[in-house]
Amino acid sequence: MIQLHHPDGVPVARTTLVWFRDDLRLHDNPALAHAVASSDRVIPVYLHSPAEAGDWQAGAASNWWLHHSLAELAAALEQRGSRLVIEQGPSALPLLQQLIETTGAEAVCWNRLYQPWALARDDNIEKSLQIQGVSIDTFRAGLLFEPRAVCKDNGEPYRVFTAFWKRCQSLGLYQPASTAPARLPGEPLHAGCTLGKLQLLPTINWDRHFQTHWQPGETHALQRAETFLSGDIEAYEEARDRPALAGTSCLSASLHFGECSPRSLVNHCIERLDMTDDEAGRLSIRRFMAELGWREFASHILYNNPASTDNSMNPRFEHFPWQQDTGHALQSWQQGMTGFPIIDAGMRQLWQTGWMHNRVRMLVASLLTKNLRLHWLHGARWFWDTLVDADLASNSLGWQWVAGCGTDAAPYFRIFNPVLQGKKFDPQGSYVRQWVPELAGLDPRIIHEPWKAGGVPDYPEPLVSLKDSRESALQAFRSL
DNA sequence: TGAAATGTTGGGGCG
DNA sequence: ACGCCCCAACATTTC
Repeated sequence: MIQLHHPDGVPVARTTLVWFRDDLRLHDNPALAHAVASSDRVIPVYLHSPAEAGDWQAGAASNWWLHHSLAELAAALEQRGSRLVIEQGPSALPLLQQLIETTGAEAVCWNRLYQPWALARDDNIEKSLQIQGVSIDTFRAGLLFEPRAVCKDNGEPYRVFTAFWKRCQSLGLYQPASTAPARLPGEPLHAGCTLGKLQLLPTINWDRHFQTHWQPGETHALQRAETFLSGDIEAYEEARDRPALAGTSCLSASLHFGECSPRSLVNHCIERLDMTDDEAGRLSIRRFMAELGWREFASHILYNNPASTDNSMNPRFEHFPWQQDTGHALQSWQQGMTGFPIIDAGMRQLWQTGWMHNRVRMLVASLLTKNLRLHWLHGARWFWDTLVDADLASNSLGWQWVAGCGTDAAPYFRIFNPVLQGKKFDPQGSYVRQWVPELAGLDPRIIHEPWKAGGVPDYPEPLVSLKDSRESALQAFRSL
């Protein structure tokens, strides 16, 4: 084989494999851009080896999204004269080695992942391939900053969000983003299996409502981002806590799968900030940027505390008297039959659409971990399987935050009252009405406490007394 | 990115 | 006119 050489004698990689993972986009994809710029032939691949994630394999809802996102990525690559090669197996390394052998690829590049299992795996793959003489280049696409790159002056990782985000801002949020390549060079490789073979779609007809609420894929992610960033974002501060409104960006799943780039989003925000005089609008834009900051913070925390997916970060919680018998209470919570309207609305929205409004996520998590006093892992596991945007870092942080056992967490005495929260953030009861049809006929003044209406057919009485369960939770927390 | 208990104030009814 | 009670409305504290 002919080797091209730089003047300085370094061989030029002629065939490069671009390994797609949680970066299912063509724009601002540095691994892809690098491959296109440095190779004569670029072969995009997706390797399905779910077992490598161990206890935290992607759940069913997440896989639904992945299926459709991959389909769209494959179509977009076809339009650029290429073809996505899909392979599956118990682990990624042999699949890569096989592809390297078939194609004679001299280089592999990818965008980095940061979950503990992925860090270990990718490190091993990089070393193994380098020993074989394959050139490896990795890039940052999923985060604004490397989780290890943000630290205090003394080198310690952050534990408090506000300080962390302040540091991020001082490091510079605006970072150049690249556009999608017009064409991938070289002949497409006709190998691998079909998307259908991965069996990512549920076997039961559970996802039928998903497609009426979501359109996975880069195209729609960019449209959604554009719609949000050029319009509604200025109302974000007011609207984001109202579950009945479309006040949030709804970009969480797209961000998780990398259909849109946090760099592009934050750059748009900064540009929009420069054009906005209205103080409320500016506050809204900053608030949205801070939400992207929480996403960074979650990865930072997980990177520095790899056990936090399964263990409470605060060691005192090892002795917390969680309710052991989960049976009826957990099931009622999962099914949206707790008797608390806004809780049940959220849990049913989750089941039917694979997504739940963030304010309501906090409420259902507070009810589960405090009023029902069930271990936060029960909730984290359920969310993991049912959320289309399930993300290991954000999920672990969120649950530990609500349960009060994480860093910078809500204090133990902060227990949400679903009735008051309902009245405050869903004053008309529209959200409840949409997801809990049994309650649709109730007056807004009592829709958040239907027991005051003398009960509603087919709708359960409250699972617990808010007053008593609150007292009992405070008692348990004080015991720590 | 709370809620409930407790404390304070001030207006109105009433003896 | 005055003191007293009641109780919103709001502020502070405690969990």
